Amino acid sequence: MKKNTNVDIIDVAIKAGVSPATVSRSFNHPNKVLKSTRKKIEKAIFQTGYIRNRAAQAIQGKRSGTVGLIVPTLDNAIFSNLIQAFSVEMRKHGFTMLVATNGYDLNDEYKLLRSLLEHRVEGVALIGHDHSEETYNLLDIRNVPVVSMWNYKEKSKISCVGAENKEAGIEIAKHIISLGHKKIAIAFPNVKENDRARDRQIGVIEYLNSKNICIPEYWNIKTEYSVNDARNCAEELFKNHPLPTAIIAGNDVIAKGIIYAAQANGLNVPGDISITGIGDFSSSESSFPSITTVRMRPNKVGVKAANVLLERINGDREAEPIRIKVSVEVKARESTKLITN
Amino acid sequence: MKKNTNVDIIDVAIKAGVSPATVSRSFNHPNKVLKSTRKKIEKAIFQTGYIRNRAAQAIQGKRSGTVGLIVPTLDNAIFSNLIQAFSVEMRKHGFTMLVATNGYDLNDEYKLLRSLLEHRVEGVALIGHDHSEETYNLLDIRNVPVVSMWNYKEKSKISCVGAENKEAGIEIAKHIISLGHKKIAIAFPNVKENDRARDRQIGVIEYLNSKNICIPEYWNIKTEYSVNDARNCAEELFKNHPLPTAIIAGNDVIAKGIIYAAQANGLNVPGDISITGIGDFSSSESSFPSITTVRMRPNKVGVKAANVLLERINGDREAEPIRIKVSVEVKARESTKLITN
DNA sequence: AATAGTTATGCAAACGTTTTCATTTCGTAT
DNA sequence: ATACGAAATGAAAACGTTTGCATAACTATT
Repeated sequence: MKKNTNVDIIDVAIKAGVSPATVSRSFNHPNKVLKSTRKKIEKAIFQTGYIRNRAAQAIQGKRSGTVGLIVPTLDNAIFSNLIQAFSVEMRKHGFTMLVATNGYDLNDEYKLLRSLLEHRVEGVALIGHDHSEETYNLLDIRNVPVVSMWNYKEKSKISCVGAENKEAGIEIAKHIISLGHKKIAIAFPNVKENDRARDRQIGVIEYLNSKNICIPEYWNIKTEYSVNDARNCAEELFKNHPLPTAIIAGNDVIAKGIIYAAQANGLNVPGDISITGIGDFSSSESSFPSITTVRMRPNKVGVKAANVLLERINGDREAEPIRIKVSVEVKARESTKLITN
Repeated sequence: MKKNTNVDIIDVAIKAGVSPATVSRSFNHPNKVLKSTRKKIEKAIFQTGYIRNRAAQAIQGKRSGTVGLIVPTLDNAIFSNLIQAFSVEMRKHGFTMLVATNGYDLNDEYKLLRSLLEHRVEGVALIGHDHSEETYNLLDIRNVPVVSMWNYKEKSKISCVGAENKEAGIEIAKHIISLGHKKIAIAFPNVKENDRARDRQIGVIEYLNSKNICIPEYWNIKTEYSVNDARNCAEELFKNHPLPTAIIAGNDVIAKGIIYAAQANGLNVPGDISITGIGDFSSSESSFPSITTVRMRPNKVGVKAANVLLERINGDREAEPIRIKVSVEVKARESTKLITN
């Protein structure tokens, strides 16, 4: 019943019999205040129900205690591991995360960035390297600590932590070749607005070409980023075109759709056809059959990205971008097998 | 190269040839300032690269432009749809979302709530109704607009939007009964710390009992909330106990694990055994076989919860809790079939 | 043309902290 | 006991806005 919305640092100071300055110090430089004084203050805080006002702290131009995260979407399993890891790590260091979703719209991303900056976030994390010129500009002008998560890029303008998607493509192609496959199809989403998919595809194609394998147009499946669309596109291939012995999908979601399509068409995976994904989402290991894929270690990326961001926040803001490559690993599972004939 | 971290409202005012008060008003009460003046101000904002400081705004005790969301975990597909819908709706109304994860730890939740309140969020959204006494207390004392998402509860202390889990349990049990099943097993996670699972289970059991069906202990599978554990637990049942004709799982994740177990044991789903989930996660529709489940309409819940919260933020804070029940619907898919013998 | 009523703007006092600088208190070496 | 440096505390100015009140500039009314 007692509504205490307005107790401030002065009330606490009075109750504790000290000055507001001392109360403030007990929060921000606890070692600068006598232990016995601290005890009195803590008691006063408890008695008054005081909750400090970060806005008033942030206004000093110092710490706001927040970092911003802009992510294409939340309702997609893809980024969930990454975000979770990043979030937990940031909180460990006392930061709260402001999250905004841009729905893969780069214009929107710029607006969201502005909004985050209004809240004076101390740093910003983005996904990938496809950002508008305006976005990069604003980050530069305001000199905001920033990190790009998900994929590594040698010449990135900003710090980044992630796997090299081209490497992922090469590794999975290498794996398929090592299993003896020659009749290989690929299935990728639209790679125009998506640098991750693009690099993976480049890795796959370059490696296959280096082994003198070309992909005919009817084995180049173009699908949306959804299980259902992948399923439909793959069924179309199964019904109207020669059968490859392996299909390399741009990610696990698409791989899953293709597996469903194969099963629905009476094809055994991997008996009749091998199928691979990239990304290793949590469901891929427990699928039936489990999916051979390339692991991107999202947890590692999330944690490392958090630490890179922390370093920029606490350290030298003029320094060169930090770029950390997180290696990928092929997880061979049940959805692929050696060609025997 | 020009680093303009420090341009403030006064710089803008000078550039525009007006007073800071007018600039402020042009943000917060645009209709109170002459259109021609507004134009001048907008130009000055653009030229100086000004970004307003929300902290300085929030310190007035007025709007902070943020709402808090505390969610058990992000890397679980379950809440993703819900959060996404909530987030998008809040942003439409100009709010940015502060997100924190509690890892299902109610103690942690209290600390996170305090942290969000330090940032003076204007409202808070929580998941479910299992919260500590301290949490409820704090919400009450500080008189924070709050909404609980995910499940409906008739006598909830706080406003809530969601499906009634008991109803979900009843509906799926009704469905299984209507298909003629009598030998029925259930598979639920630990329901102690999880009111959602508990209510679903109660619904299932009460309905089955009302039809004179009892669940023997060996058909009462207790599993963790994971595909793999569910798979293991189900395999244990298949190997050591009589086979039921149907298994009602507490959620789709568990159902999926059970389906894998059945397939691995040579059982046809639904030919030999019908399996149901609850929750309808995005992957359930495109599974093979697709999973019969109960739809909780997370998008609807997210949007409605956002609106309830907005109403509390803008309206009467002393009013009675608003409670909105979002109906559930059984989605009959491939994983269940009529008993014929 | 004078007056009342609007409307647009400016002035200056908040808002709740943090921090610099000055002061007091304390412990210790003489 | 005295003086000195270190440690703890306090006083007050600053941070960047918003807003109530006062004023100035219009409009409309007579």
